[in-house]
Amino acid sequence: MHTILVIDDDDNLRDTIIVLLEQEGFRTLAAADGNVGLEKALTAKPSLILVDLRLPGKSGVDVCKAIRSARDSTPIIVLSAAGDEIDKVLLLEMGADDYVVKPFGTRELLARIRAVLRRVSPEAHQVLSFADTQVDLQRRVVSRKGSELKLTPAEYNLLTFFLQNPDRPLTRDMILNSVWGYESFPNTRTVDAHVVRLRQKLEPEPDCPRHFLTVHGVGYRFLP
Amino acid sequence: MHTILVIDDDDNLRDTIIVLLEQEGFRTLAAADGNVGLEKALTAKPSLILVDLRLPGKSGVDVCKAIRSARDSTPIIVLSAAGDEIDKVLLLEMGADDYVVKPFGTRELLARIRAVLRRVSPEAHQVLSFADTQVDLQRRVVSRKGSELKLTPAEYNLLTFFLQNPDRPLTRDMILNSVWGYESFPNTRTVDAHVVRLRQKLEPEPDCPRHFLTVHGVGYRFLP
DNA sequence: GAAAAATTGCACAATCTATTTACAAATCGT
DNA sequence: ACGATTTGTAAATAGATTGTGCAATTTTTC
Repeated sequence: MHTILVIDDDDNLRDTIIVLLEQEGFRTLAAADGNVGLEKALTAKPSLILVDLRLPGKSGVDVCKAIRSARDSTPIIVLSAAGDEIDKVLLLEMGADDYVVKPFGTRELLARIRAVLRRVSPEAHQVLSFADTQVDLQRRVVSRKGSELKLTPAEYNLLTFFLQNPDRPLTRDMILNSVWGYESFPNTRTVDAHVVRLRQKLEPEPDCPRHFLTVHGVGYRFLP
Repeated sequence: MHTILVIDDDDNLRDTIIVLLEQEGFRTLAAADGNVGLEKALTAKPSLILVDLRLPGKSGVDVCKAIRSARDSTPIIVLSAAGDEIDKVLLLEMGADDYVVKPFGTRELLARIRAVLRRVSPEAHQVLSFADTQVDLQRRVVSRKGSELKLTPAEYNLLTFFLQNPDRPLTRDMILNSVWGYESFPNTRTVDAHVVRLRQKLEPEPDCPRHFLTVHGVGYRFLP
C-alpha cells in the first residue's frame, strides 16, 4: 500500500487530488506549505511526493533539494503551473523524478504516479540486511525482529555506506569523503565515534563486534 | 576507475550528466550524435555507455546494435524521452542492459549505473596464493582453508612484498626500503623479527620454513 | 670438529592505534 | 527562546604493534 504526500497551497486542488488518490486506493498525506510538507516528507516516509513548484514557506525546489540532501530518495513529482518555464535540467538537479503541468487530467496524473512508482519499485523494497537487521533504503528505516531501530542521520548514512561497501577495508578518509562529503572537514576521530555508536545500537555484543570490524592501522570493514 | 560515455544531442542535458558523473568520481566521454558516439564507444573502450534513444546520425537503437554486432559487450543504458513508447523486449533484443525514462532524477541515474556496473563486473578480486594460503589484495585479507588469518600491518606489507617478488633473493636493505620506506630507519634486525612472525603465522612448520627461506649472508627469498 | 659469523626466538618497553567517556557546540522541534 | 537531540572533538584509557637487545641455535668456514 502506497502513501502519497501532496504538498500544494491551493486548497481546492489539493483536496481534489487527495480524493482522487484515495478513490484509487492510495493512502494520502497533505500539506499546504513547503515547511510542513518537508517535515511530513521526512517523518512520515511516504512512497511518493507530489509537490507544487510555487509554494509559500519553502518552494518546491527547496523542498526537493532538502529531501535529497537528507539522502532521502523518495520519488518526487513536481506540479508546475501552466505559465512556468519548465527547465528540465533544473528539475534533474533538484532530484525530481517527473513533472506534470497544470492543469492536468486526473488520468495523466495517475499514470505518472504509477509510472514513477513502478520505475522505482524494483528498488523500492530493496532491503539490505545483515544478521537479523533490515535496512530499507527507500524508507530510511532500520528494523530488527520487526521493531524499528532509531538511528540518527549520521548513523544511518554511515550504516548505508558500510552496507554498500561490504567486506572491504574502508579508510577513515574514504568514509569521511563518502559519508560527510567534500565540503565538511571533521577529523578522523569522528568516524571512530560514530562507529562506536553504530556498534552500540546494532551489534549483539558491542564490545566484541562481529559486523563492524576494525582493520588495525587502516580503518574499518563491514561484514554482513 | 570507470569511464562512462554519454551520447546525447541535448547539450544541456549532456553537460549536466557529465558534471554529475565527474562529481561522483567517474571519468567521462561525450558525443552529440550516433556516429561519433559509436566510434568513441568502439575505440575508447568505456566501462559503460549512456545513449539517448533519439539521436541525429545513428539512433540509439542503431548504436546498440552496432556495438553488439561488433561483439562488444560494454554495458549500455538507454535514455528515452517521456513520450516514447518503451518496449522492454525490444530494448533487450537490442542488447541494452537497462533504460531510464527522461526526465530522471540524478539519484536514479546513478543507482542504475552502479547497479549495471556491479552486475557486469562482480568485483574481480585479485587473489595471490601460495601453497594453501590466499591473499586478497582488495580485501586485504589472508586466509587459509577458508578461515581468515590475522596479520598486523607490517606483516601484511611484508607478505605482499614477498608475493610480488617471488623466487628472488631480497636483501634486508631492499626489504626495508620497499616495505618501510625511505622515511623510517629501523635496523635490519627488524626485518628478521617480522620474517619470524610471518613464518609462525604462515608456515605449516615454522621451524622448517618452506616458503620464507633465508639466504645466508644475503637476506630472504620467497618461494610460492 | 671447532671457531666465527649469521640467524632465530623471545621478552619487553616504547610507540602507535583504537575505544571509551565526557562535554560543548550546533541543530532541531516546539 | 527553550529544552532535547545530535554531533564533533578532546582527553583518558585500553589495546595492539613494533623495534630492539640478547641468548640460543644454526650455518659457514677453515
